[in-house]
Amino acid sequence: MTQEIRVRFAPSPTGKLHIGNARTAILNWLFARHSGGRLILRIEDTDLERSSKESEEGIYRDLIWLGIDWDEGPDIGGEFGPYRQMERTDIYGKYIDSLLGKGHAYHCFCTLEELDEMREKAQAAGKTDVWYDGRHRNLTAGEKEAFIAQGRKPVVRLKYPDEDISFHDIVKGDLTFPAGSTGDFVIARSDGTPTYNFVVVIDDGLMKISHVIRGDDHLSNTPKQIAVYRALGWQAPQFAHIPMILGDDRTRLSKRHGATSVQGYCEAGFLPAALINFMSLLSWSSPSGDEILSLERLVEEFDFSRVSKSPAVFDNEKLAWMNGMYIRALPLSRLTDLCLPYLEKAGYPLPQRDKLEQIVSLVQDNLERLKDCVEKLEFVFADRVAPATPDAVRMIEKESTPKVFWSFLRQADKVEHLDFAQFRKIMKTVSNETGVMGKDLWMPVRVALTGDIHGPDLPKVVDIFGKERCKKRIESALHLEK
RNA sequence: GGCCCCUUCGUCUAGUGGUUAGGACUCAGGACUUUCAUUCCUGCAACAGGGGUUCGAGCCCCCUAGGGGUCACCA
Repeated sequence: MTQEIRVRFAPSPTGKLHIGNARTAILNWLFARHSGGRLILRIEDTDLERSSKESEEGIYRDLIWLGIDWDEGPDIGGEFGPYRQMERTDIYGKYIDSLLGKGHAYHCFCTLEELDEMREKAQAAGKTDVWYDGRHRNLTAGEKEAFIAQGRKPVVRLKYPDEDISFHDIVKGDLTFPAGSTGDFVIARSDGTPTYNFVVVIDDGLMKISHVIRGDDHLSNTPKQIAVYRALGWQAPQFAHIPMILGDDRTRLSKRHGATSVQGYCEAGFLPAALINFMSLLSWSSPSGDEILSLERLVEEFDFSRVSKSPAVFDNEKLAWMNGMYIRALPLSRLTDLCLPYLEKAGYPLPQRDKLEQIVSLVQDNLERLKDCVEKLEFVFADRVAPATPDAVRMIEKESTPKVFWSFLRQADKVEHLDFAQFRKIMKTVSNETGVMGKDLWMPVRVALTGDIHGPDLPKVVDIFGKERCKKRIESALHLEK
């Protein structure tokens, strides 16, 4: 019997989509697409305080940007909706009542103060795991009424079984959580709203999720959820707990580690394909050993048997390298499209399209992030440039530099257009005329034209600038010299 | 602290009892080039420690250490 493969990504709309969550989404997506299953997007918005519509929309936007699509979700509906938890409250209520009726759950009237006291007492006694003593497990009708009369509002607790709970995790293997390490936990708050460990089971169960793929920070929640499945009489899905992504300091990646939102990476000019490629290589590897992998290959090759059990540090340097590889592989027109918004935002006066593409081509093999094009191309759009570094100043101040410049200007005047080929010819003539060659010849010209001793191929730059602009910059450099 | 998970170069990883422990990023050096970058080549660099099992352990078992996670009327 082959069960339909259904996986889900279930973020809370409480902020920007985090890179760690995105990784979970990616693995779910890869698994779904690889196995011909379906990906369900579910919005876990039961935290009224922190949830927002903007966050929800941001999640859609970021997933779409990454290239992750889903088959069922709040925005597109589906057979097992609704897909927003706040729209499912009556469903949860029904199952709470059912569990209560069957005696798998019970009302607990303890106050927060009583709970604190209980916790302290347990701790003092050296009992640091289960502290709730189950005192309201078997209340009589009379006792209940007395509490209600006091105005106390009960929570609902699940009767956690007094037995080991074992399950097989697809990535971690066989796991056992010993009896006594978990107590009766709350499945519905005193205001009647259900808690996470309960709704996640109801939703996954009702939505017929076959594989729960999530971060291994959920590992210790799993026995609680299995207890709910059992109380309900439902079969639990398969679990695949993927290792966390860590920051440089080897703690779980979070806001503390800088820009960790998908949006942040988007804005910095990382390409979605590079990001997906890089993140799928965190705790997974291709059997081929290759690292630059297209989306198609990723989908084709992804398999949990090659997912490692240990956490991975997010290496921004390697991501940058990989992004550079993707940028270099882009057709020039596409790269130009992608750089355009950054250049516009910088306020640069942009030329015609073909010219712009030529300009972008100057830095194609030099970019790690799209946003870097702003800085690297500044000299092209600036009115004038000045030597940017001490080394650059030194080249301009070389004794031989003025005669190189003067010679260059004379030669430039002899030609109609200063293009790639003409420039090379002129430089040769300048060299012959002045006796200056090599770095002493090229560097001053480079600095005069671009302001720096490093940069794109000079003939290409000259080709873009044209004769008048080159002359102007050389002349300006001469003034600056004396 | 209890419980759970994890442990191969600085980082990401390959490896499933016999390998000079391989690749990638970073770094260093070299080639190409008028510079930088790209590209190519070379190099540095790892099996956490200790016990077993075995003719033989990175791979199997145990212990220790270290790291991470989780213990809410958050998700």
